[in-house]
Amino acid sequence: MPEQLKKIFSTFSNELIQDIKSNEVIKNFSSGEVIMRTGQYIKNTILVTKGTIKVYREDDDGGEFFMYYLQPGQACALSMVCAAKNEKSQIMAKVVEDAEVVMVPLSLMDKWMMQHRSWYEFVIGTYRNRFEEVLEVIDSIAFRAMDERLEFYLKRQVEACSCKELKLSHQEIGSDLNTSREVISRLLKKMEQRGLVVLHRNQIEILM
Amino acid sequence: MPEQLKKIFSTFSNELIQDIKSNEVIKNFSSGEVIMRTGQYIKNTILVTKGTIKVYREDDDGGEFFMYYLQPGQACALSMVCAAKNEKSQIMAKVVEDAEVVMVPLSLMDKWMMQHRSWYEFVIGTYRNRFEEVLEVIDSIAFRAMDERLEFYLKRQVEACSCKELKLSHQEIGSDLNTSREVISRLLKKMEQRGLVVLHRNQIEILM
DNA sequence: CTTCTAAAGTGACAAAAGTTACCGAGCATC
DNA sequence: GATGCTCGGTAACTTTTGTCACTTTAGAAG
Repeated sequence: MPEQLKKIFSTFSNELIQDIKSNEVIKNFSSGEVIMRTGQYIKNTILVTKGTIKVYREDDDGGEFFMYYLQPGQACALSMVCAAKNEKSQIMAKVVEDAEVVMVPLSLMDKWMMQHRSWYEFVIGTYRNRFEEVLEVIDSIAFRAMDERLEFYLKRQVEACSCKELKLSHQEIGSDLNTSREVISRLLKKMEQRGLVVLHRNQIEILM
Repeated sequence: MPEQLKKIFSTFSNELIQDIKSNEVIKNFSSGEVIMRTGQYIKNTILVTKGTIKVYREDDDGGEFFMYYLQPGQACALSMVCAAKNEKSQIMAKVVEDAEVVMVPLSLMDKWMMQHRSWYEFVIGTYRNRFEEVLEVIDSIAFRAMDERLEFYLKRQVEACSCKELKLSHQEIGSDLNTSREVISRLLKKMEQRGLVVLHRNQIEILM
């Protein structure tokens, strides 16, 4: 575990790693578990060391809109920004691949900003990256029609799992994009005809 | 000017105000001017002291999607997050009401984070507020149809100008929401029939 | 008062997306 | 092999949104 942390968060200074290790609480979650719910109070910053977590924005009627993935070496930007104030989570996070996370109390997170240059840079970098990712999501829904949004979505999935065989049902894609399964089936069929994908049961092979 | 700064940014410590004053470059912009373009390198953090600035996300085909307003006492979150790295702007900012801004070099912005607690809290607060505002924008486009998006948009305009008579053309609203003038006219007419607004030329009276 | 222009109203149609309903294919379990 | 279940395909239809074409109107400028 000690060397692992240093490997996954390679920019962290040794002192920071030490500080993390002497305070860390490690938690394991299995696929399907919800790590954080909308409206729940945030008490910790979450550093991902293993697995994959999907972050959603929820609406009042049970809709779940996919925003981005959290993977090893990354942290939840929103949980970092809620320091001090007793803030509620604006998002929902669900594990899709068995995950291990380090929970850092918000009080420490604040203190480290002043003490560890590498922590400060990590936090600022996390903000920037998430903000930019969210802006791209806005692009896709504000400017693009569903066919292009689907392509954008599939590309992000390929990046996230670093493989071209996506294990996703049409239903799940529809839910992530807040549309219906039928619409997704229709558009995927068209993409297959254009030679961009090959469709299997519970799996989509990406040829792009 | 000195007391004004303290009044507008009331949480800033006196030392921070002094530091700002000894380094500040004040710029004035008139309505219609573009302060920051997409792709332009960011060299300063922008603190707004007067006026109103509209922040947009642009697409490749000239579309301009309205994201949020910057007003006195606020700062551009993105310009803060680009410190150190020579980052390009991901957004476009246009003045809609003659504005005065304080330009703070990014190098100082970084240094002050360690030196001034009140600056640190202001920056973190700015991140949080912008991130949450952007999440609400995502809600509106991801989950809502155009009629609800229009209502959400109008409410934000009312908040921004603190008045119920909005000086906006249907064309401008359509452009901000990335749809056409006709669609906005149609929806506004329906809202008028429901008694939510009264329509005038170049002005919309909000009764909600 | 006339003329001009930008803004807004409107009808008709096209395209995209959402909905309903039903069928069939693959796969696990008994 | 029969049963049941989830997943995916598809046709038919509705609703929403986008587009085109044209008219009307308010207000500015002459």
